[in-house]
Amino acid sequence: MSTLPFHETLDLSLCGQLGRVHRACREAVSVAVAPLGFTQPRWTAMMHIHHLGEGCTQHQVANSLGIEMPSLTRTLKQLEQSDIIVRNVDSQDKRCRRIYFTEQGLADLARLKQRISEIKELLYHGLSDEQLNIIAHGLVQLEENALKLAHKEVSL
Amino acid sequence: MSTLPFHETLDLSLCGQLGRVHRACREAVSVAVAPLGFTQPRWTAMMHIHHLGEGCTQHQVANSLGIEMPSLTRTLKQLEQSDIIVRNVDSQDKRCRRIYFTEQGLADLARLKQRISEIKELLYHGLSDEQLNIIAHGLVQLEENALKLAHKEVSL
DNA sequence: TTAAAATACTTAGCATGCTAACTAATTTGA
DNA sequence: TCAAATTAGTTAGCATGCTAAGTATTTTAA
Repeated sequence: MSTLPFHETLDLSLCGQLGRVHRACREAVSVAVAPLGFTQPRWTAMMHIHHLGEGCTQHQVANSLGIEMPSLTRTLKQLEQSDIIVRNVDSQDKRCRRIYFTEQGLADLARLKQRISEIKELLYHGLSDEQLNIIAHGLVQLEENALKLAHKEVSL
Repeated sequence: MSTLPFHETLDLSLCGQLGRVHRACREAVSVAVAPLGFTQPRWTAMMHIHHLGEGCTQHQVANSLGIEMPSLTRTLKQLEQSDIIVRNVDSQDKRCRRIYFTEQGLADLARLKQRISEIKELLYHGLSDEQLNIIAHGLVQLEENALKLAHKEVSL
């Protein structure tokens, strides 16, 4: 990495910098959970399904992840093929598919949560809670500004 | 956006959050420079070539951008086809191709720089220099941690 | 009440990152 | 000095985001 530190290239490459950090973090977690057979889109989907609670709809998961439906469809299909989740058509509203973990999926989820809590320590090493908080809020602000600029209004 | 703010989902979705902000920023800048006909990989490449100075090699640009050569090759080919740059084989070392802007490219670059300085204001609106600095350093730290975790050593 | 709009999801295909494996040119070192 | 290693760049093809456009179902409203 001969790249300049962020603050010196802020003008030049904010987009690229964010992309780099994103790819690095994704790669780090992917390596950590690879023994369990999960890629980043899969494990994040699993965590968000867990967070929303079983029986959530695909739409809810996409919203929670902040990605579009077609991106999610692909990932959920893979999770279903791997026997991690099932997607049952809702009997009330036949447009919706409600998501549940399989027995296998629940076991994998437990191991996943364990693994993630371990690497979180390492990923945030050297960053204080206060720093993390400032970064958190800063990124939210940045995202809002960007969405406004792109003429995509922010509800909320 | 019904997604939760960053600090509430830190445990869950750091990777996804960074990806979201990255995509939002990219989209914002892309919209802003679209009238000039540039996509994010193209305009960032142009800015880094400018920063490194004409006559730089592709390798240098890839390093500066923090992306791999094949990703850059595609983008530079597009810029060459659009008559923005030329890539001349170095007479000393025939493996290298040295990059120069065309007359057209220099004109586009000038307009690009103008446009970017305008939207930078809007993108960073509401963020103090100190906040930006903390974010900058935090992201560098995060990237280092992540690269270490992924067993890719940081040569700095 | 039923035609139009909205909603949940899918499919197809693009954009831009990546790795693996290749060519060609240069450098190294036995 | 010349075979092996390194370096710059390319090509092919994967991963994961996206939009556009389609289907099926539900809701709305004239």
